Amino acid sequence: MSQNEPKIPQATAKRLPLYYRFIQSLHASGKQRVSSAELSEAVKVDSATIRRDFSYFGALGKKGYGYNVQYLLDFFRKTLNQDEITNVALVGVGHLGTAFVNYNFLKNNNTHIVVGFDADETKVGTTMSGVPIHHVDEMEQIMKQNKIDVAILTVPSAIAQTVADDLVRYGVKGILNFTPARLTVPDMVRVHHIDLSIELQSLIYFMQHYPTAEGVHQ
Amino acid sequence: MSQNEPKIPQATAKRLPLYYRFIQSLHASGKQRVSSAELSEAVKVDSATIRRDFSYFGALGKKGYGYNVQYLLDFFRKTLNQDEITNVALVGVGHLGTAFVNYNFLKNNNTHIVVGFDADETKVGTTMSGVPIHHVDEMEQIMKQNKIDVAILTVPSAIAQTVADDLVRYGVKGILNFTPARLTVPDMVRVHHIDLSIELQSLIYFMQHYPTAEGVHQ
DNA sequence: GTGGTTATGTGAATTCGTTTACAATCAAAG
DNA sequence: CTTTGATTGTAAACGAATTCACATAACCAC
Repeated sequence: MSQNEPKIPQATAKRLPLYYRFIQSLHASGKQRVSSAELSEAVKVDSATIRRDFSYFGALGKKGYGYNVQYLLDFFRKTLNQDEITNVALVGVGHLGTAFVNYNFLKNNNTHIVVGFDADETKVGTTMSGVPIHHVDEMEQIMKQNKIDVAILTVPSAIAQTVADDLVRYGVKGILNFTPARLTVPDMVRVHHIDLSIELQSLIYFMQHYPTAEGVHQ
Repeated sequence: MSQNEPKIPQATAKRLPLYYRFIQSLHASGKQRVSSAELSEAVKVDSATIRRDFSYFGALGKKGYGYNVQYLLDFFRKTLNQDEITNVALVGVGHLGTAFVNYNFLKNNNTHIVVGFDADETKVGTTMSGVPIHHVDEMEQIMKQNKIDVAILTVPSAIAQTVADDLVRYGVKGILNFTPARLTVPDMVRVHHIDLSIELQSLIYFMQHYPTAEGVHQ
């Protein structure tokens, strides 16, 4: 896939979905144009940072005018590949996993949880919010057959590495890891960690040590 | 609270809970000493970064030897305030909120969800995993009475800002925000965003544009 | 048209974070 | 006690990200 664009800084890349979402809502509300200052107010990112981010993609705006909402929307949809739907597997249908299949935030985007896996026989064979739950033993076959290359990992941390190894073997290229385990994977595989208890602890640390806050983290 | 320590870089501060958790497990397994290289392997952070991180707190190790596990453990417990328990409120007991009260990752640490709030009358009055669910109308009284200053926000994004305003009024100083809303709060209040659909989208973007990965994100 | 106003795009400065590389130091072994 | 080997702590180099600040260009009102 599109590999010949100039490399975008990672910090910028992480903000793109944020921009995209707000531009969608601008568009829905019928707004025609928007300035970096308005965007900044809404997404809480410095306006110069927004202009710089956009500038990596060329001149998206017009001086003295701002950005055309429709144009931005089209541009970001293309850039974020919003026309193709990305199928995602959910591995581990515990409390957290259950929340994800039920939660509709995944339907807003181009991502869709199409299958869940669990070892618990009472869950296997059921569907949750229309998502069929299969036994982990069927993972290889189903993942390969459907060419699923993104997985959300919400299994007990003790087996996280083993399951991740399996996923990699079945062709997964991206893992959103909610377990505390720090996974070891080949370079070709991208892992993003979301470690909820660390987020909470770190919030508390910052509260206690940086009383007048500023910035930090999406 | 401790305000006179040298300021720790934010990137370092975010890694502290990660270090702490691994040191706990080292201690539990009876290990006496550990080197920055071993830590590096386990938490997937460059060993020089670990040494630098530790060095902000003074000389915690010994040259040619490494770090004493017990000493590190005591040090981090103190630094991360693990002796006091921090009470946390959960606002919004939907799918995601439910996962959090049930999930035990909060019991590992010094943090404890002590109360949930929701507007849904069928939930109000129940307890989930021992956590009582109250009506949002009681929020002011309960938050103030128990001096709760951290909240996990898992409400519909349309009302997120309003609820956040309430929380701030009731004395909350830290919010872990799982809604897509970018909250506006006074400087004194710290907000960390965890935006699940953005994390997923951004993972996919990275997969498509940075095939041989490297680094990024906790 | 013309002039005034606005807001972009970006070079330069700055800040923040990571990594290299090594002198200093300690433990352990003989 | 001395030597060897290991590992820290940090200065300096590097790299990434943010922010400043302003020349430039486009819009808009008249």
